Amino acid sequence: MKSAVAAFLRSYLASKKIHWDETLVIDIPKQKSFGDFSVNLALLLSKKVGQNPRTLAEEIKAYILNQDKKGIFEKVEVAGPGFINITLSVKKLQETVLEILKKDKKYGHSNLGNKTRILLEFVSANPTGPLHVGHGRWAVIGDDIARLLSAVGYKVHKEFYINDAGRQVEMLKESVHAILEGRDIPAGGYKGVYVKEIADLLSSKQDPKKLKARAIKHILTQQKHTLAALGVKFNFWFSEKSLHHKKTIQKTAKELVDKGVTYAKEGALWFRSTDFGDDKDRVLVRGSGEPTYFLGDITYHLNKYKRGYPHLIDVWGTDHHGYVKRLKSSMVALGYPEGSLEIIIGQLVSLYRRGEQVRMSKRTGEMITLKEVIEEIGVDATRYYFAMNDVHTHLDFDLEKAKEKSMENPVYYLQYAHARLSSILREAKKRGSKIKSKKDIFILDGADDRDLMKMLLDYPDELAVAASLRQPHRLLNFAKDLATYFHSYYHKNRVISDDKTLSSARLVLVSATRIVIRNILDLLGISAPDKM
RNA sequence: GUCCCUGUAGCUCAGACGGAUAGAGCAACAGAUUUCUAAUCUGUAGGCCACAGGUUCGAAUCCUGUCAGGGACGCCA
Repeated sequence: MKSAVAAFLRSYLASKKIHWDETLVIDIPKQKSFGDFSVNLALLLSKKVGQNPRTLAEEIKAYILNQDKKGIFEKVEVAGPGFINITLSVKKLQETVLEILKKDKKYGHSNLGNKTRILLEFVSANPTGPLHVGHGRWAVIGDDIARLLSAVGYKVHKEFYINDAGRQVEMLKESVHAILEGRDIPAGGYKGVYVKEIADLLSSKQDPKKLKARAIKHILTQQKHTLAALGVKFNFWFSEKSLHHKKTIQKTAKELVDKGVTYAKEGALWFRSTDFGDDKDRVLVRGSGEPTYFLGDITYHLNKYKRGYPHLIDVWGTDHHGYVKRLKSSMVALGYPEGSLEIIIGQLVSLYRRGEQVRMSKRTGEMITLKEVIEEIGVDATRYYFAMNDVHTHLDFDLEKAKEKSMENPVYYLQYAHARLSSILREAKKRGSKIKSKKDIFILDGADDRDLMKMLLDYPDELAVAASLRQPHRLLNFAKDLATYFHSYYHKNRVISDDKTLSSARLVLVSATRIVIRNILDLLGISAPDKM
């Protein structure tokens, strides 16, 4: 709906031949008396045009009212220093309810993305141990972002990069090998119980050459299971080793050399990343002739572009933030547009139980795995908890609270709203109360009806914003608000009554509300129960 | 020392693009159920938006500095 309002403003600007590059800000005011949408264009324009903002606002108001042939707006008012407050007509809101029933599962979707292909890489944990809670956050956030972007018209593919080539997996092999031969695990090796399990599993298979591959495969399989249990499915699993295999890494080094952004020093090949704003230059090929992880990663990202994705998104933990600049620099150096590689840095997760922090230590092997968390609190609460906060904030994840069925755990609040909506429809059927005609919605014009309908109308805008900012938590907040509006409506208005037309009208509204809540839960991979 | 994130009610957090009286849940207190699910609703109370400057018609939001918490600064991955 915001874009419809924006269209009126653009048309106004065009009619006055005013050039306006900045985005048009259309707000949903906090205060209800200010209407459904608020526009500050007159305030911004007054500087440029040199006119009193209120006079300008009056002019815009007159223009909008004159152009509104379909009766979308009920009221357009000039207020305060020069805001234009817009109130939608009830008719527009009622029509939106019908639109929801018609579009059903597709309601809220749009084509903002214009089918642009995006490769979204996330989790990409080392295949050296089970996934932990931190990975859980990236898994849920990454998956949600993919779902949001798909819903607004991008063609998104999800990828997991398997670091199966470096020193880490070598250490894994050494560790397993040591156990099999009854030796102590070497310094820097992996000591968790899972290493012992792998050793037990592989003890009968004697071929030591295949030990590493088998250990990796085993861990990877478990990681895949855990992610699948969370409802996270990747389109591609990309092996780092496959890059080394094909010698493409050397080709990348040559490309960089050809671009003139490298130099040799102390036997190593360096990338002059300081030319691109990095704080120091970075080694691409070591003195030993071995490529660095960095060069491998450049190759990998190059590979992504070459597979036909003009836009790349990576989701990383904050412990990798120092790496952002150099990777982006390398892509710019190779001629890819700035901004076409987007890296989302998320803060880490601390695990709590009843307010006490649960320490995670790989060294002692004492840790709670993601799998255990999912088993303990369930998929819905896990997905909700990991998605409920902005990824830029540290997340304190309290296992006990996540299990509670209270408002400390809002996932139930949302699901309860859906169950209640379902229950009303079920009960109506049982009592023979039904929707006579969808057009009965046109008799609903009370303040409560209006408020609820307005929330439903806002959903597509909220989804679009959440997707473009890559912030799934915004959608959860919206869903919570919508649920509040509905719960409140429910207490004030009886849906099923002797008044057949009124019942019919309210059943239409209930159906539409249920569709929107269900769509949001579906989108975020949380189940929408009919009964609780 | 340099860089990144965070600092909003007692607690957990929303407040994209600067806007009109800063919001929600939990906890506290007071209420609501013969009626479609009380895992719900209604109300009261609770704030120097870390601190200090600056930018402007207007700042929780932008800029600078300070303080506090977390993280990163390898020819590791």
